[in-house]
Amino acid sequence: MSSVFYVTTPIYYANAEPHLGHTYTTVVADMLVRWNRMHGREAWSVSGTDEHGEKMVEAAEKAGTSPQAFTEQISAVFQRTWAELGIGPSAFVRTTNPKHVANVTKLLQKVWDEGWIELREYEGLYCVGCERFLTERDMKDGLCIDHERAPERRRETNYFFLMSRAFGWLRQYIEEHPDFIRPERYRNEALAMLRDESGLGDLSISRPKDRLDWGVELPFDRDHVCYVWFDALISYLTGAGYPDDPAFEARWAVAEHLIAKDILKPHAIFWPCMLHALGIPPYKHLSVHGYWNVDDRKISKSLGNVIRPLAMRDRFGFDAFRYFLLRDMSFGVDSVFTEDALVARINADLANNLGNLVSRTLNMTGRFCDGRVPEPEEPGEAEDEVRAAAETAARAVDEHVEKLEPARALEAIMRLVDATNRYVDQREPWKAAKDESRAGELRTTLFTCCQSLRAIAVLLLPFVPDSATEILSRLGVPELADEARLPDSALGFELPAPGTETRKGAPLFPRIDSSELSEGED
RNA sequence: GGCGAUGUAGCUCAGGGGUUAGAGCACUGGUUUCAUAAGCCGGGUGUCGGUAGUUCGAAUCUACCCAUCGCCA
Repeated sequence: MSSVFYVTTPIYYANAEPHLGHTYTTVVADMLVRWNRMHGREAWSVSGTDEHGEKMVEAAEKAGTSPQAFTEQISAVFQRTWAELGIGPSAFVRTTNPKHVANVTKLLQKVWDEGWIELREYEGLYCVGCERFLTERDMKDGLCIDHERAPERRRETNYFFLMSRAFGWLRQYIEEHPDFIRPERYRNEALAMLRDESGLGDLSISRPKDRLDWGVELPFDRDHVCYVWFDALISYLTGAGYPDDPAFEARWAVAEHLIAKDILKPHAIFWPCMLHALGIPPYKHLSVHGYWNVDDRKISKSLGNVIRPLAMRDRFGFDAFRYFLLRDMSFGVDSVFTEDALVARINADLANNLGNLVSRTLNMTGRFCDGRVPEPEEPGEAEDEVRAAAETAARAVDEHVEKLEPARALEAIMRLVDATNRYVDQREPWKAAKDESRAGELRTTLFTCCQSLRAIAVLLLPFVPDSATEILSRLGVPELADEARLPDSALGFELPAPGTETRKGAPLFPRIDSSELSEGED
């Protein structure tokens, strides 16, 4: 397997502040980066903001400011948010960034030179109110839905990227690479888009400047700017270091794009066709997740039910929040976000099972063994079982992350937590502590608990990094937070070594009383 | 209108031609006290969306229908 890993989130459209959907994708990317680093790979991640286009001009106007000032501000909010949550990408690409604009200009020229772009007259129904051409969906009874006025027939010249030429190639590529687009449902959708009868044709990639001047100027026609996807998608190249970073090629060869299902078409169709035209190999994977629905409706700002990541962190702690996101969404399928589900998940998994295991283990180590990891005797059957459970969990985590099933990976870790809790009950160390003749057994039990807890913390590092780091620190092996490797550091019950000083600490994940919560609101 | 996905316990979901259909949560009985009123042991529940068919046998395959969602028109 490659020693390099490269993952991207979408280049988020900078017309509103980060919400739940952005946060989810960014958290998954962060989890993958951490997991890959724990496999000894050099991991690189890219996120960014898409700042051009008509809608941005509109949003800026509404906010009473210029597109430059508006996008600058929103982009800064995105960057600050990820930084504050500790999930910042290795590189953050703004589509207005000069280096990126240079890449777009150069690549547009290249595609033009090689005959993939053509000037066409476009005729359609134009709404003066919307300042754009309408599609059937925008109209009702021949009138613009928003402005209730009849659109006028207008002609305009647009440059078209002749992507339909590459459809045959792309169809074959998708068929020959079953995990190019995953999960399978989205691969099927992409193939459906490529069927002749779908009517998908070439892509308009420009707007005349007299209608829109907020964009990258076409190098071969100064009167037009590049429109939407073309310049945004190239961010994935810019972010990976294109063209002059020596690491670019190695990164690009393993590029993993994470997106939500709403932008499947640009990523599954436009982007591979663009890369094909540029003579750049396709990305490795496109991984598509579903929507988080809030109150059974798609999250959107206009609905006013926006979940803000920083607010969630303040109320529940960011690790608890990201645990919920990773645990409760089956990657690829829509999920429902409710506060009840969040609280239930935190209490059941993190407080009652994991947090309580941490408390009882470290408390008993403190009370019965002077706060040091005890010297064990020969392991018996019960100890072997715990150890086997850790091995099973370690293997399952890798398998599931590899297949991009974080929920199952976490499920596997919780099974190890359960097994360890059962082991404690079975061995009854609190009784052994009162019986001099069982001193050896007591030491073995608490040693084993500490070992298992270390394995659990190591496995949790990519998912809940701060909490896992805290557990390792309390176990007296803080260095593992940076040095741990998967799966090895979760195996071989040898750390923390006997004699290592442990620290009990406060409850890791306090139980949340949901009745108090609802009172505290509004 | 076309294509596709989904529909399994109160909730979230797993499974997938073959004995009495699974997990977690929630609920509940017991137990324990090391622990965050946590843990552990036990318990009930389902016409597996509907109808028809293929089959010795279907929740699992096929057709149609219904509902929800997505893409396309």
